[in-house]
Amino acid sequence: MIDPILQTLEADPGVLVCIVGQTASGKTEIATRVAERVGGEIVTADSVQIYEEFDVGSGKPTAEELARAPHHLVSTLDPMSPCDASRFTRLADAVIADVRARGKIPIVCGGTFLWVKALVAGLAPAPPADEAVRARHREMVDREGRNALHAALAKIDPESAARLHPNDVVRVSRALEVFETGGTKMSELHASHAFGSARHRAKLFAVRREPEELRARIERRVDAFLAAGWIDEVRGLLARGRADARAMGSVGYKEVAACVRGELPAPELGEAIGRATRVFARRQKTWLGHEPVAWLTPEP
RNA sequence: GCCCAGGUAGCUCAGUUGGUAGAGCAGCGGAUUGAAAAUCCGCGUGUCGGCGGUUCGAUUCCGUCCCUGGGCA
Repeated sequence: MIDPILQTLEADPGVLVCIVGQTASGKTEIATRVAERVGGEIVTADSVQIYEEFDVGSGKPTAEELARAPHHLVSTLDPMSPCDASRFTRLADAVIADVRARGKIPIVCGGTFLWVKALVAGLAPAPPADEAVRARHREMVDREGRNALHAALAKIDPESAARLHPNDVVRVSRALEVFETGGTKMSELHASHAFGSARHRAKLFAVRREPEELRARIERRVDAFLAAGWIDEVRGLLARGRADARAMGSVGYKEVAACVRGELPAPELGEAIGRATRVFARRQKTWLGHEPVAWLTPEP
């Protein structure tokens, strides 16, 4: 099943192989197998695994998988030092260059598709995130409502405002931020970029799972994480002041944290995590649906 | 056996002073350019428990039966 990947690398070892797929689809196992065969090293594109301390619930590679192949960008950042797509591309570029310099083959693997896309095709040349600006926007939303923020955007960049729904505070705020900190309109930047810059010669492979099978795999995964001490992990994270860590808002961690705080009854926790994970998997499926990927169909 | 409260979407429930019904959650589809495991948008026909009766018309009123929960025996 990994043959298409091996053939690709055989034909051209300079191609950056990226293995993507829905959560619980078995990406890590596949990437590890490829790495074993070609002498590769894995570059993980995962917005939760990249942090220290978020171990159990993020599905980090097991000790066995780590022994079979090196995994980079897992547990590399302090949880209170948030990473975004831009920072990830810089970190990943450095790792990829290092792996190649040592004569090994880098294999990108992960479920954070925006990060993979940013790595491969680049982001628009826009100014970086500015937490102070974002805080001001959030304050405005609290005081005057979401429509007020959207109206502010409409004044300076009507095109972006027309494209974005007023309720989508995250994107409306980002578009405003781009103009306020850099003086250019988000719509202009997008028009000039369009994910066209091809930073790496890359080929994407996606793991395909049947819906019923994925559902079962998710259920098993959630049970396994809970049995492995997920709740205790979150209790410890909260005790150490990680409540506002970016990763604490991720699928599952959000639910476990609510349970620890007593806002979610313990007997309902597993089902709540499973539900949230399935919803997430559906969003990933939508994303994969229109990316140019080669499908890998694992034998069950 | 008697009394009371219920039986409406997969679940929890609202509602119709009689004109065949709608929220939340779940589910499904979509968007996605430095928050992305984030954020956001769209999609609701279901014997309104069964059978009769009254009525132009019943999910709504009446009768009866069944089921569930609680109480009294």
